[in-house]
Amino acid sequence: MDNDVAERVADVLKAVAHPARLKIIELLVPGEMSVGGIVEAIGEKQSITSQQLNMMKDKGVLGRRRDGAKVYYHIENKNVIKLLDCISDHCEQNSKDVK
Amino acid sequence: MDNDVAERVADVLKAVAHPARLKIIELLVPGEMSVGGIVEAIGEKQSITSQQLNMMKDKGVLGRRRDGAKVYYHIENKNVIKLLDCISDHCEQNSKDVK
DNA sequence: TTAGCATATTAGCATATAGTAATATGATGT
DNA sequence: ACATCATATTACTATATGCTAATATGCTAA
Repeated sequence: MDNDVAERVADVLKAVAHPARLKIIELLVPGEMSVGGIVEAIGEKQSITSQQLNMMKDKGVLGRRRDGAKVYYHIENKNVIKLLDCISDHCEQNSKDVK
Repeated sequence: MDNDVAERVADVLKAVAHPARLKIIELLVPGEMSVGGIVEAIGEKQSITSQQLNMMKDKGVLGRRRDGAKVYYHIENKNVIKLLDCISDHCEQNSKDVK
């Protein structure tokens, strides 16, 4: 793995490596969702959720679409879905021996 | 995904989300390696490499074994290997359209 | 026990990230 | 044009992270 690749990969991983952001991604796997819907679903403040959505959009993880007053976010980088699958497997395997 | 799980997963991802640490993990996929070997292979300073190895050990990603004066690190959480596979696929797919 | 190699730890600084509260922008309906 | 809802942005604080340089520890061989 050369330097450039390592940095890009690390960037995507950093974009995802946060509890609330993981939940957001999980929410969006089935399809797009409005900011309001996301805020309600994960129970975080509007402001911080918006910041995180924007951050993930900047890093290419999410995309968005405006429809009237609402803005809908979706997963743009489909690889994070695969990543989430790996992680879910991990959790199932390890759900017993959590420290 | 409940809160506890999200936090543990985010923790593992954060442990991995760094260029040098990704390279270290890649190095260790075939098997264990001494600190000196790792330092030489990734071309980082001894001190920082040691810090990162310890950090990943603390988070359960790596394990270590002392043999005489040398210390050998290996991948303890095998799921990061799967994770790395996902990421590699990602890179192959996207190697053309990097911004 | 001393020298020297291998690794770990510490203190300190610079920068990044997470979060809060307040405010701004943008769209809709009246 | 105005009120209101939906979302974004900003300024700010607190904490975490990444790194450096220096020093400490652990092991081995003489």
